[in-house]
Amino acid sequence: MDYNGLSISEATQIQNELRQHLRFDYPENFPVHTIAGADISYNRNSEILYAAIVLLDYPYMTLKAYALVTGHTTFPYVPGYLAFREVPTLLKAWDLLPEKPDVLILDGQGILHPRQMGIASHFGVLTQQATIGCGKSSLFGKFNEPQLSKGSSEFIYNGMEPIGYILRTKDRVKPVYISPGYGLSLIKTLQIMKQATGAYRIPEPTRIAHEIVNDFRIGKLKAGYHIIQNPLTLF
DNA sequence: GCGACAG
DNA sequence: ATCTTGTCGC
Repeated sequence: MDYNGLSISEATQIQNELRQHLRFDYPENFPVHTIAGADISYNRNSEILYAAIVLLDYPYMTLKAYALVTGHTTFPYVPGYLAFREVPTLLKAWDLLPEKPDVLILDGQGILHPRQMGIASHFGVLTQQATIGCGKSSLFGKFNEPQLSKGSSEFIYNGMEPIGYILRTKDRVKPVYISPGYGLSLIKTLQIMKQATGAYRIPEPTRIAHEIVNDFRIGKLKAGYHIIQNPLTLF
C-alpha cells in the first residue's frame, strides 16, 4: 500500500472521505495497559523512510518491545498531507507487532488539522486503532499561551469548538500540541498524554521511538520485531 | 492578495 | 525530517 503518485487534490478527496469515519466514542473507562509511540526518520534527499513503533507498558512507561522497518515514498512533505508520506511505512511496522497497544501516539497532529485528518486520525481510521496526535509545533487552530509550569494546558479551538490542547510538558520549555486522532475523547487524550510525559519535553512514547528509529537509520539496530529482555524503567 | 504552514 | 557548535539560562 502506498500513496506514491497521488496529486494533492486527490489526497484532499481521500481525506474528505476518511473523515466521515472518524469517531471518538470509545468507552470512558477504556482500559490502557500498553501504549506505543511511532516515528519516522530519513536521510536528506532520500526516498527511503525508516519507521519505528515502540511498545511501552502504561502507566509505568517501561520499554517492552519495538518494530523496525524501512519503506519507500515519492510523496513530498506538504503541510496538511504528512500522512500520505509516512502512514504506508508506519503500517508496515504496525503489521509486525504480534500484539497491538491500547493506544498509539503519532508524531504530528490528530484532528488539529484543516480537515480534521492529521496523521494520527488518518492512521486511526485505517486501522480502527485508538490514536493520539502529539506535534512539536502548531499546524492549525487558535489558542492562548499556557502557564510556564509543567502540566499547564489551554484548549486549541477551531472557531468555537475545542479540538485539542497546547500542553506544557516541562517547566519553561516550548509546549507540544495534543489532539485526539481516533477513538478517544478530548479529555481522555489529555489525561493519557500527561501520564505519558516524563522528565523531557517530548512525551516518552514519541521520545523513545525517535531515539530508536535514529539508531536504526544509522545501522546500530536492525529491521524486525525486537523484545526487550531487561526492561528499563524510564521514570 | 497575504501570511501560515505537522514532519 | 536532517545537518551542526557554541551558547544562554534554569
